[in-house]
Amino acid sequence: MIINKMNFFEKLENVKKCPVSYVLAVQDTLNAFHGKWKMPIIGTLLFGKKRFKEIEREVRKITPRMLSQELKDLEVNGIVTRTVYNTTPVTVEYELTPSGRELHHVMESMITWGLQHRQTNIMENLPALNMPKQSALEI
Amino acid sequence: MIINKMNFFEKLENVKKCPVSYVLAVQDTLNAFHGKWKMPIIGTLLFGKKRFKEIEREVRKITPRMLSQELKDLEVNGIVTRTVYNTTPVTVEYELTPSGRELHHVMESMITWGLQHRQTNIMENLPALNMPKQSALEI
DNA sequence: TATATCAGTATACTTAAGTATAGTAGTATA
DNA sequence: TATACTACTATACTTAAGTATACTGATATA
Repeated sequence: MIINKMNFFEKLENVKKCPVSYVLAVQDTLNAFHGKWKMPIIGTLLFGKKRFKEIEREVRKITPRMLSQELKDLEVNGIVTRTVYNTTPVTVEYELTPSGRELHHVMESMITWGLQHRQTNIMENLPALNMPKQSALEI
Repeated sequence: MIINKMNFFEKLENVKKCPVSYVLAVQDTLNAFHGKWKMPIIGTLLFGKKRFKEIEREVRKITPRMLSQELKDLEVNGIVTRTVYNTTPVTVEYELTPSGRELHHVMESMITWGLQHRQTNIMENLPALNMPKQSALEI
């Protein structure tokens, strides 16, 4: 029980001391949004609450089955909320919880890294390989 | 071609403007380290270069097959380097590339979020559920 | 009347990811 | 001589993740 009284900063410091617990912490977080679609879904929702079909249009190539399943998972994990309005036809809005919104730090660090990594790869490896690397992002 | 001359900050700003390209950027990054094991492997390597067996011991439950496969993927993607020393028996060292080391921002934001999220979940949901949530991290 | 929209679900399927178990060669130690 | 270490690989398998396609019922629009 004393162990539960450790505050956030103490826990963070502890985790950073040892590779084994660091890895466990990463795995723990990963459980909440692993797979191909959860991060992209959270990504769009960072722009504001959205309806099912809106998400389906913005997260390209996702099937309604996957979207439905992933939104349920995210709801159970306290990352999104689902609100039904009895309009005709029904409107269902998905929104990030406060905790979900905090994921913008993770997303932005991922995007920043991705762009940087691509840029150095293009500089260093591509002239040799003589072909473009595949990327979902064509900018 | 002009489009390739956009610098990093311009690209980042562009991506942040639109949900669709934001999502594509997230997916692009995700391609480099999706799955169950890549992030944990990168996690241990953030503590310094390591040999195969060391990683195997620190990333618990990973099989040599997965470790071998994931290390190859990470090498191909320019995230780790592999160096063989002809000692007896051979020593093989895996080390993060400069780009790989930059992933510490992603890792730390993930860990920070994970600990925070768990803490609020324990506070808000657990008294109702009356059972502990599962976690790889037992601190 | 025909088609479209909403928010999904149902069923069947494929592919990818991960596991289990055993084994390799070349030492080195007990 | 038997066992252990290194850094893996091979084979076979299971499970999870994701896809494809069609469909629902109520309402709105062309």
